[in-house]
Amino acid sequence: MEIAQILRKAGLRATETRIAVFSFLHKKHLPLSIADIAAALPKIDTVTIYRTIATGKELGIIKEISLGDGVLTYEFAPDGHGHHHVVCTSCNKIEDVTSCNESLLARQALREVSGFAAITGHSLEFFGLCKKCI
Amino acid sequence: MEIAQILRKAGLRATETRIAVFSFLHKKHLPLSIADIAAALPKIDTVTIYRTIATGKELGIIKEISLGDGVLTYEFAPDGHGHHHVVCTSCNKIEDVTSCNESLLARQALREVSGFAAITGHSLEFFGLCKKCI
DNA sequence: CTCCTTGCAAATTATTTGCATCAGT
DNA sequence: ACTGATGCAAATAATTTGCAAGGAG
Repeated sequence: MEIAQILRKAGLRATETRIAVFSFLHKKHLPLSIADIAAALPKIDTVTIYRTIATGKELGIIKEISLGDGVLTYEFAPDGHGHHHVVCTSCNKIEDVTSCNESLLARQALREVSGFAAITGHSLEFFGLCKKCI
Repeated sequence: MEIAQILRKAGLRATETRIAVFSFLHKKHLPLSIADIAAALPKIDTVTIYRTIATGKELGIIKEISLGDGVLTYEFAPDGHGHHHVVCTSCNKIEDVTSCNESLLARQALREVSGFAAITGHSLEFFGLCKKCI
């Protein structure tokens, strides 16, 4: 679905700023920090980036991820279907991992816990060493 | 291995403070934020908690995790073998998930990326709704 | 006894809030 | 035209840094 449509469907305005932030993350296809986004979109106030990311999380189109280096990062992930990543623990290089048996993992997890009724999404990140750093 | 031994092996001192922080997280068996830890261990200065967590990350016994609610949390996880969690997106209730085909997942991921030589750990968190919140 | 660790104070950086103005519907 | 969204300024909170004193080896 179009970003603008998602926003309007939720009763929010499809502003230029929101579209810019969300489509930037969509295009980048990587988890980025608030500072990264603010640096890449200097015309948009940092405060607005914070608010826009919060909105995206509430809408369920932005996923918050830790890649282990002390900062929260955000990626565009409509329907909770984010992809996953491999991060080099030495140089921070990132590559995408797309295969991941979503439903199998979710079913397995659901079988193990007693207090949960449904699993709606998950976050899976790998850490390792890239070929240059080994 | 004993926490004290891990520290000494790395050439660091096995101080009362470090043991207290690490064994607290070990006992809790949950990812906790800096603020959580500081509140639970009021005798230890918050600055020291920051430094101790940083040390634990470098030693590879503390894993940094985002549970999606805007704060970084830390769990005790020697050898990168953390367990995983299901988090209720409505009430933040957390349950552990222990089963997870570590080596299979890692092998699958490694097959998909071209630039990586090894995968040393991963982070897997599930999001869903607990029975009370559904 | 030596030198790493800690606590305290202070600096810096990150995040949130209030409000007037701007822009989407 | 109405009302939500944005930018700016300012307040608050989080994190880092410097240094003197304490404690592990």
